[in-house]
Amino acid sequence: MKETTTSTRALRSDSERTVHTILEAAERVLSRNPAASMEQIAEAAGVARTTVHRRFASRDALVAAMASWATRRFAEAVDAAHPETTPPLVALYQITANVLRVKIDWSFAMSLALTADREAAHVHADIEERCERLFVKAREAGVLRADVDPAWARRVYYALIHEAAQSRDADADTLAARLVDTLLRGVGTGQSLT
Amino acid sequence: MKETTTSTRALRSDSERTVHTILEAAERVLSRNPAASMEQIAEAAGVARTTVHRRFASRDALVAAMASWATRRFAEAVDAAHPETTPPLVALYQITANVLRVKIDWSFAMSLALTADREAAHVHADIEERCERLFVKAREAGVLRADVDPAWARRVYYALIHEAAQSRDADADTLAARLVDTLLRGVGTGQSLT
DNA sequence: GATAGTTGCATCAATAGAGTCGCAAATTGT
DNA sequence: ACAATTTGCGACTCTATTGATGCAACTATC
Repeated sequence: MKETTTSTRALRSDSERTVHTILEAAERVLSRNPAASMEQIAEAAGVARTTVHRRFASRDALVAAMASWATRRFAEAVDAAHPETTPPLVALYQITANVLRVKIDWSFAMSLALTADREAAHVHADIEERCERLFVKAREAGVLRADVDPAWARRVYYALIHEAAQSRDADADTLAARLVDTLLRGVGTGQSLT
Repeated sequence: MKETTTSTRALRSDSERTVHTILEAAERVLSRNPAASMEQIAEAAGVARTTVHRRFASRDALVAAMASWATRRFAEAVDAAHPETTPPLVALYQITANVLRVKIDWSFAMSLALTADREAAHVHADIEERCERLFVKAREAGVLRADVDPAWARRVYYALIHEAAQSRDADADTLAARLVDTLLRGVGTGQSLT
């Protein structure tokens, strides 16, 4: 399966570049209109529709490839923060910044997690679990309030990630700092309803 | 245009009931799969596909009707809280609870705001503006932190509304209480990164 | 029971999109 | 310059979906 000559390697590298161009175009088009046609995706990628069909056997295959690609980047983003060994607050910040970097460019593809195949679903479940462990650690370290439902806290965190990824009014680090600050302290002055 | 006999009134009332049944079914089906066919919607509504086409000239017309319906309910939910005259914190809680009640049942239809017609877009812009005024009032009253970007605060609020509407693990009032508490105080113990 | 309105069903045409194929032209490495 | 590969283009089939229509059956009201 591996290339044996430099020629083959160069050509394969070109192919992969085309594939990546199509994936990026698909992300751009489908994030605006999930029902867009292959024609529109091909046009955005600057290639003919037939070329897209040559690279991806079907529409589903293309979408699956997007999910797979985004999932890989997602897992890398979490791994890079070493959430198991880093202090919880630092890990939270690092993960946030890294994930935002991915999600800003692959928003649609990342929303495919639920629809994705067994492979990708497993990776997502794994990440979910690591996030859960991180939140438990943070709670035990006194970073998170003990009177807040952990599941809700994580949901809030995901919602803020999603929101921050939409508002591209700053770089990932700035967004992450603001996000974590909001997550932990809220936007109020400390008064409570209850 | 108005009915003149009791007979006509009764029949029209039946028609409107059918229309409403279809709208509800469309919400249920399209929230799971935005690309669902008219056939699937009709089946979910328990009517023939032709009946749906009799009530709504086209697919777009059906979707527009959903957007219009949800927009009306949305506006009512905000109005009922009297955000202009009620103290900010109370208004915030009331609006949250009312909007959640609508959004839990009309999640898909409410996401159509951006795609909707001029009419609906105007109503949404109006609500947006009233929300902005409410947040300004809340800030001036010392409820909201002055060092937080107001636009970001509102975005966070919308994100939490969206998230809370997805998690149907409690009634609207409970969700609203938790949401506002999280919005104002966050999920942390008060430590800051900076 | 007569009537007006609504619905279900079968069927039709029109359309858009997915997927396939062959061939000429362009690209790229050697 | 040559060979391998990829691409664009045009044409094609096939299928799903939309939207329209005529007719018989049903329902509620009078």
